[in-house]
Amino acid sequence: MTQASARQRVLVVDDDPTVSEVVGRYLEHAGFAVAVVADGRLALDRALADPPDLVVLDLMLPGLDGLEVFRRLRAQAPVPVVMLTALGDESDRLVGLELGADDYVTKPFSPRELVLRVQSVLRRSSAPLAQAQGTILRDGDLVVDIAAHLVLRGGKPLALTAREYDLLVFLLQNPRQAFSREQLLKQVWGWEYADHSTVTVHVRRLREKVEPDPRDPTRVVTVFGVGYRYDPSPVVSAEELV
Amino acid sequence: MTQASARQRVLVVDDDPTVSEVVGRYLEHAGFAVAVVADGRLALDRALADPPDLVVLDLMLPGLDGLEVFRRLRAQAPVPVVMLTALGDESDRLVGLELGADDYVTKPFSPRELVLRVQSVLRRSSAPLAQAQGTILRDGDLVVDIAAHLVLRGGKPLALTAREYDLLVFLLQNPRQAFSREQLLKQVWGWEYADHSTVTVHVRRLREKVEPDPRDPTRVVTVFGVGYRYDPSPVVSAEELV
DNA sequence: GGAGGCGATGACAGCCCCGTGACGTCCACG
DNA sequence: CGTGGACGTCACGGGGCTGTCATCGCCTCC
Repeated sequence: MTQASARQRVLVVDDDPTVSEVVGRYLEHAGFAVAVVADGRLALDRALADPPDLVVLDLMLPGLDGLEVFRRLRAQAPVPVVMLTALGDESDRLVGLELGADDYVTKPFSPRELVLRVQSVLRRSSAPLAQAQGTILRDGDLVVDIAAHLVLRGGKPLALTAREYDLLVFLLQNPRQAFSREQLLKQVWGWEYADHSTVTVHVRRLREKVEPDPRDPTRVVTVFGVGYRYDPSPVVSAEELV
Repeated sequence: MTQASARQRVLVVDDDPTVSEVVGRYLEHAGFAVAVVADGRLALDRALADPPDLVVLDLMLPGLDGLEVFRRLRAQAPVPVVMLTALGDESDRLVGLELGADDYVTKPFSPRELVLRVQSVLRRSSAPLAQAQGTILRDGDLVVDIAAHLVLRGGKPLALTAREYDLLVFLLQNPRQAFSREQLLKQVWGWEYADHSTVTVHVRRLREKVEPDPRDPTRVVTVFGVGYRYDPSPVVSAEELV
């Protein structure tokens, strides 16, 4: 467990050799690189010298108390921890949860289940990015998260109304295309016939929130005599801007 | 699969030999006793003659329709069923879940994932005691222990009602996603059509218990004209707060 | 350069949507 | 049989959203 490798590394902290041996075997069989230590002091040293991807920590430990080990582990690094607790000991469990344990297994437990939980926690904690499953639209400093129904500009959330949001999304999804007001009314509003000025006004309000300079729009551009078009920011190097 | 044994027995129903062979191998490797049949008629006969602990059922079957097989299986005995469905075919999946399938996997799927689901379903249905372990959801000072059906905030247990709990768990499991009231009614309440205000009111009550300042919600955020969204506390460094 | 037309702007009224308080019912428990 | 909590529903009120219009400015074409 000294070198970075494709395999994820798990540190098992338990003073009972029977437990740690079985657990270690199962984890290795599941493809993990496993290290085992028998008390809290060693666990801290080991974790500091060679940080694992996850720690399986028995709360009942000789010497240093398990919760204390847990606290210090977390003080060193935000490593995911799966706790092993006695069935009855609810207080420890609560304290552990509060301190930030990622999961727990009560004794007696099936090694297979422990492996499942370890995998599950690693999956959860290693892929917070994959959570952003929804489609993301992007243009310059503009970011639209469809699933979240959220618009960011320069990292800050933008307060768009429902209509403004719909309009922006439609335009972003169809960049570099000019649309007449009729088309926009039909596509965004779902209306067949209506007052064109509705579109005009909403475009204005959208510009005020989306354009660097609303009076000289670079994103939502008017095509005189026709309608509007979304122009994505050109990908330019700095000198081209001069 | 004729005698009761320590190993749990799984019946795989799929007409594609490639699929059933791979699935069978993985399940056996995971310690299950596996039987494979290729069509629905045989599946029913087999299940009746020698009831398995769980059935893996492909919904796309020659001869008897998969859903029909499912219905008759359940008519015979309350055996847990994990469905295999085509990715696009949401209608079948919904019907299956509606009828009481315990889990589903969409094609293409990884055999390992299927094994995990099979194990998970069996654990759920066969070992209510082992449920004393739990997946933990977390956001800031909020901690939800699914197995314990327990919610902590700042270390103190929170008195949520059943609906409030369901709502919170659903939102926590789907953070950063905006849901309409219809969607929430369907997902959390299991209703098809109902009064939207039901959602509104429950959101309010949940906020009163979960939000630091219920009148300025930061967790359960309303998306005007759309619905609600759960925003996890941002993980920020100090300087970003300025 | 001037006239006509189109788009931008500011303002406003109606309305929709959300939050809130309150009430009736159902169910569990004493 | 009475009590209390949970749940769904409703009426009310306020604030924001939305569509419309009049006016002004600017683009286009002659």
